[in-house]
Amino acid sequence: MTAAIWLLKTEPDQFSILDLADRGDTGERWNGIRNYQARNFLRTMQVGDVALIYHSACAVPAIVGSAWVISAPYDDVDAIDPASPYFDVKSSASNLRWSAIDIQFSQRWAQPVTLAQLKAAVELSDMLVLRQARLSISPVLPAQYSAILALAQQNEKQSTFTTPTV
DNA sequence: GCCAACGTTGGC
DNA sequence: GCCAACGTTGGC
Repeated sequence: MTAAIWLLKTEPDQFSILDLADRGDTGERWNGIRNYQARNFLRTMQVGDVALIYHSACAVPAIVGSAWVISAPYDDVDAIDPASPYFDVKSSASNLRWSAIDIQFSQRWAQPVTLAQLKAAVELSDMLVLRQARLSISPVLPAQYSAILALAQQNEKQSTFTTPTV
C-alpha cells in the first residue's frame, strides 16, 4: 500500500516550515482544523503519508517543503478546552467533532514552488486546492506530486545558473 | 486593506 | 429545508 500525499496549509506568521524544522523528531500537532471537508481528509491520513507544507497569507504563497505523517488521527481536545482559541461549543468529550494528527519535518525546499507556478502547470489544473482555495487540507494525486517535484527541481537548477553571488 | 469565494448559522 | 446574514480565508 502506497503512502498518500497531502497538502497542508499554514500561515508562516503563525507557524512556518522553519518552526516545524525546529520541532525535530518531536514533530508538531496539526490541530485546530475546523472545516468538515478538511477534517474528513485528515481522518483518512495514515502514518507514513507525505504532507506538502504550503505557506498561505504571505508575500509569496508557495509549497516550501515536506513532512511525514507520524500519527493516526486522534481527537482534537482543544475543541473542548474553553481556554483554547480552537474551542468549539458544539463539541463535547463524548461527541468530539474535530481531529488532529502529528507530523514531522522532512525537508525544506531550497526553491519553493509558488502558487503562480502551480496555477500555470497544466498537469495541476485539477489539483483540489487550486479549485477550492480555502481548503486547508487537500489530497494530492501521485501524478500531481510528480509534477510538483519536477517544478521544484527545475527551480533549483535555474537558481544554480542564474543566482548571482553578491 | 480590499474583496471574492464560500462555509456556517439561524429564523422562518 | 431554504436562504439571508454573517464570518473567515487568502490572493492580490
